[in-house]
Amino acid sequence: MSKVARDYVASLRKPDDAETKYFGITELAAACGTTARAIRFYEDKELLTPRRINGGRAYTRRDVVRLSLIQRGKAMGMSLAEVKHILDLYGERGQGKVAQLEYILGRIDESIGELEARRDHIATTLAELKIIRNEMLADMKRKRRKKPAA
Amino acid sequence: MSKVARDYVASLRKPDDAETKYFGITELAAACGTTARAIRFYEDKELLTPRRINGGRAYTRRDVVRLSLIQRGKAMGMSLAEVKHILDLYGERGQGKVAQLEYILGRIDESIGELEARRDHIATTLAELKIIRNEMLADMKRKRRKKPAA
DNA sequence: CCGAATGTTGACCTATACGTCAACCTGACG
DNA sequence: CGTCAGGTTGACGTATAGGTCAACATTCGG
Repeated sequence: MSKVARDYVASLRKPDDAETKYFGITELAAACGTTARAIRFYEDKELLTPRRINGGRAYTRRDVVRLSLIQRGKAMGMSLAEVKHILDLYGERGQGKVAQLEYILGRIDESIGELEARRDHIATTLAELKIIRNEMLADMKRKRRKKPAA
Repeated sequence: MSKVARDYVASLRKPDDAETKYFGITELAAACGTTARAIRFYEDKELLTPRRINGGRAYTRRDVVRLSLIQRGKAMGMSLAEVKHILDLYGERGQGKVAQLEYILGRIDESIGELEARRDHIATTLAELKIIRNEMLADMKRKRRKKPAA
């Protein structure tokens, strides 16, 4: 498992205590290379749910990794709704009854299926582009042989 | 190379002749499982440029595969602008001077890089989800052993 | 106590990717 | 000749993913 996801899953097991360091929205934005506006937007869509201290949002390391997972999802071409799905899958595990676990398992299998389809599409297109690339390289060699100083 | 892309690249070599069968926007939409509105929208964004017959749009097999490529791009999480990029790469090859070929080659390499990054993100997330899946299956087995009739 | 920093909500603006609807044209059929 | 399927453009509406700006609260340093 990647560091970010491992950290996140681990952080779910230990609740926040007095030792927990909280930080503001600007710091979180800087840490993850995004903007405060985007972070508030994600909260609006329930992808992040920080505590409130004096009316201000208070984030922890948990939120850093969660936000990183959001960004990875976006890099995969997922919508925020899809990312929320995946995050819920990370979060809900471990504490359910068997029926709940079976439901979540079904959703995980769905997500896996969709991601595999997406991955296969990408693999196909990548292979095609690489073939085109090689054909072009061959063309260029041929042309350069024909008129080397043109 | 996939059938759809192979067909498209092949179709680029032979121009439309009198034998070419044209068909309307509704047929194209049905053939590709999309809507006429979407197809007109793609034309607006210059992803499709059908001939006009009596004011109406006339499509060929070339457009069918091109539209299929558009849909595959979307399934990969690409924007229409990105898809247009890829389609241009399919289309522009073979007829350029060396300098043009080098430019196009650069763009192909960019696209390949982006797609590889996206593929790697997906691979990582897939691996994580599969681990979670297996942990959950193990949990469920354990719970069922503890209270089999609950 | 004042101001700068940091934060808040709310409202409005933007681009993308279409759906929906209106009003119109146009060729084929009876 | 009417009309009906099939097509056209244009205008407006919708959801997503934010950016931008205004107006206001809070807290810290001097």
